[in-house]
Amino acid sequence: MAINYRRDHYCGQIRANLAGQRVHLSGWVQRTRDLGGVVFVWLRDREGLVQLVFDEGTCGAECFKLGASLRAEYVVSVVGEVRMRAPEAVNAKMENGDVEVFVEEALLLNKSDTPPIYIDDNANENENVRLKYRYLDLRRPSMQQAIRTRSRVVGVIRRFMENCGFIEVETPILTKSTPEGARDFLVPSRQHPGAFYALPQSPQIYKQLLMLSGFDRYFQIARCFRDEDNRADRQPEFTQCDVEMSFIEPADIQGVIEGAFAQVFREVKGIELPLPLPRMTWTEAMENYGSDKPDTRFGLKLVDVSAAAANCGFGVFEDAVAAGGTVRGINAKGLAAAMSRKELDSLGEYAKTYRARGLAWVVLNEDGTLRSSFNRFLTEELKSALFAALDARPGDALFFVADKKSVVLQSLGELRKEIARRHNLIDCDRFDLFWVVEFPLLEWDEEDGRFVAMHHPFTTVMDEDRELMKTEPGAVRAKAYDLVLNGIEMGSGSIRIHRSDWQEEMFELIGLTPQEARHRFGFLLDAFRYGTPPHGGFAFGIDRLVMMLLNRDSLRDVIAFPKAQGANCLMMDTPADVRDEQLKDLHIKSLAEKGE
RNA sequence: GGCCAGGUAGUUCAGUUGGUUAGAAUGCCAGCCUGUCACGCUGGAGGUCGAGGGUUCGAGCCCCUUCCUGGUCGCCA
Repeated sequence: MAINYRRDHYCGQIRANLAGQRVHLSGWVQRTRDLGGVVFVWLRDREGLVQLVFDEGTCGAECFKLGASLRAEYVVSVVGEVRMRAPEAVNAKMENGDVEVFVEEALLLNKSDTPPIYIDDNANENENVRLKYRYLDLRRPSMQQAIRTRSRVVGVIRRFMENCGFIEVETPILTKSTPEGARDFLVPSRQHPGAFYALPQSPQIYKQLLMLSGFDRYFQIARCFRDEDNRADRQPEFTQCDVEMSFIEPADIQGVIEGAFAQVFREVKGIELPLPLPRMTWTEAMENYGSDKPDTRFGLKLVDVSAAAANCGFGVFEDAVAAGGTVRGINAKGLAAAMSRKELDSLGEYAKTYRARGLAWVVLNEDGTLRSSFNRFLTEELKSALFAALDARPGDALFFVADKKSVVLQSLGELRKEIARRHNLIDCDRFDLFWVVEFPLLEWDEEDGRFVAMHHPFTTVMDEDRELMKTEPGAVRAKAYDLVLNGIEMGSGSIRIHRSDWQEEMFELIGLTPQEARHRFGFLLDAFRYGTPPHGGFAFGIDRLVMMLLNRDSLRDVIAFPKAQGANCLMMDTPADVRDEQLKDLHIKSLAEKGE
């Protein structure tokens, strides 16, 4: 009698409570153990494994032969009886290792070539092999978990936002290139020779226009694109939850966003976040942690020792202060014994990757003796000043960088993270989620010799700093805020400019000529003239949030079909050539025509 | 664009000072095996040492070029 493949249970659901019942399962063969007279097969589906038993006395000769012929990743459907295993045959390592299914009928649905990777979380294949065979890699339980968690996270967010009265609106993927910010992916137009669409870096302008249109509360699970180099935590296309609200101050949107995060942590991790989340000013973050996205799960705070370093006799320190720079230090408490010469040198090399010219160090051995990279210059006076500033005790190791402020903050900020990683100072079970607020409106671009918008050019200033716009633009703070989780930027937002005169003032400050501004954003400036409400918003990365929730190191682990470092897809081999006719349609000369 | 690490069997890796026929484990194939669970036992097949060039009597190993992968700096409003 032939069976079909329409199962009535998932393999992973087979438990002792089903003992004695007849079940119909369909799935993939995980592993077979052929003992000659009996064949054991692990069958897998998305809910897990179960052991099948092919016994000739139960299933008959033909079915037994089929069982013996099964190989890894064959697709098979079976009908059988769930039975309790004998006590000595229980597999304690298996969630349902106390039961098994005695096969009565079996149907081979499909064979499989020998898979290039073994479907198991303990398997250790190179990532490029995994990415090439992504459809197999996704069969691994941890990948299934990641993709399903992602689906849950998005579901929680959608429900939460809808309950808060937000309206989801889809905005175009084919849009317009923007002059500031990341490089755009461009799409050539067939109907308009020489003109290009751009894929959106974010739906920024659309969502502002939706506020103008009176939707009041908008959100979107939005795909965004940036043509920049990848990192473990950066992909060329990614998904963000994009939000915008009208008639609000920063606290209003922050309240919504942290509510959404709290709901996600509650439902997905069973963790209650303390609301409202802590706030830290941008200045505090930079001064204490050397970063606008500090990891606060450990100490090692930066301390300004410029006062002690000026005129101390150590040229490196003196010169930095004299040149308008700074000297800062961190105290690696209790790590003196761990600081071998090799470790110290390697930390110095690490600091240099962040453009620090060198790393000065003082190690206070437990026995009261000292080791230092600048022993010769370490006068009693300098010593006591530095030790007091850093609260140094025997057993501590002190590190200093002297340079211009931006270099000192970045290199020491990265060094404190590296020391924490190397010496296990990070509590991996902790989720430090908080707001960084009061970002500067502008930052000085050395290369172009002009101010650029730190967040984006639609960001409004803090009311109390508006007067500074004319006199000291570099000191103006914006109504801009980031959400930071364990040292990773989860998202950022701001209150926008809603008056065209303020917007024009902003464009002028960042050196965008009225003509250029009109060319790029003319429609926006026009729109602003028709009654724009005060509004603001936020956007946070879904991929990064899921990565953090699952404690994964790479975005590739939480994206079903990610791109490799070169923004290429190893599975489909994208980007790829197109036919010459396609290029012709798009008014693009083929490489062959150009003689290359 | 820069720096670092890597590329050897389907997979994960080893490969000494440049020296015979490039190895191991696992997987795969065949045979045996009725309670295995990373089953076991016996046997077997499986290699463009990323690619190209050079040095050498001789190159997996040394040199040059190049491609690919990862990490990272720049970059990422």
